[in-house]
Amino acid sequence: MVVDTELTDDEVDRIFRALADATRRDIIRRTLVEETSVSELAGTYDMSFAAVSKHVAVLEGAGLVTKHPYGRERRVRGNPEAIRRAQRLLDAYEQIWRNRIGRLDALLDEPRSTD
Amino acid sequence: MVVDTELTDDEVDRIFRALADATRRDIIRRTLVEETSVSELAGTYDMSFAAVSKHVAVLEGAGLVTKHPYGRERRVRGNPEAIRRAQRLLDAYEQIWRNRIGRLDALLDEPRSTD
DNA sequence: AGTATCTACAACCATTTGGTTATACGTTAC
DNA sequence: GTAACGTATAACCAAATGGTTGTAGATACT
Repeated sequence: MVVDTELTDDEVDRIFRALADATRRDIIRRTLVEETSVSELAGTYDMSFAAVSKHVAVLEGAGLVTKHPYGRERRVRGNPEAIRRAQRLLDAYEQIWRNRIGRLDALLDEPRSTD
Repeated sequence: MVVDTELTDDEVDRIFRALADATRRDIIRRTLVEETSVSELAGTYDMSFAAVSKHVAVLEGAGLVTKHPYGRERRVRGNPEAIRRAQRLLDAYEQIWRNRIGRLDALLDEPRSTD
């Protein structure tokens, strides 16, 4: 079952942009390991709670994390499916490269396993 | 031979940031297929040559493309190695997730192949 | 009820980004 | 030599980003 994640340019923009910040990448790491409240996250970074809250919002907007109310907390959970989606995006470039190699081989009339 | 691409936060920032723009992603695609001069690239986007030149500079700064002088042209070439480096970055998150699963299994005292 | 905690959000600010036009320089063509 | 082409870069501008403080709403604690 190929889900065919047809992502818009805007969605892809958001995913990579969200990944382009060390604090946000750290939040992803931590929340992939275990669900963590926003204030718990904020406690370990050298910036205001509001700043961390914004980072979480950026990650949420990109689908890289989800938030789950738990009492007065909002627990943040890393979304491995979104990570895989990003991986597939990069795989596409890798594939373009491999296809190119295949085409060059064809030009050189030098048959080779194309997998 | 594991090269152990020890990337700094800044370098990782630049890579994902460079990927967070549709025009730049298109330039990567095109230059992975074949080396292309900056003006040739610029000809197909609805923006000035200078804007495209800047996009190429951003990609170059992230290591995603390289430029090669050829007469008065600068030919842009996609760098598949940098793409793979980005893939490895995402793989690391995937791995964190998989490790988590392993740990949960351990908690549940439900042994399973840990690869 | 009253207080402390967790969160969201607005307003603000400095810096960066993504675009523009204009200028300058090296290379090719005539 | 001069004109045309390919490129880089500076100066400029609007919008987005990443931070701040302050305010206010829910929820939990006593």
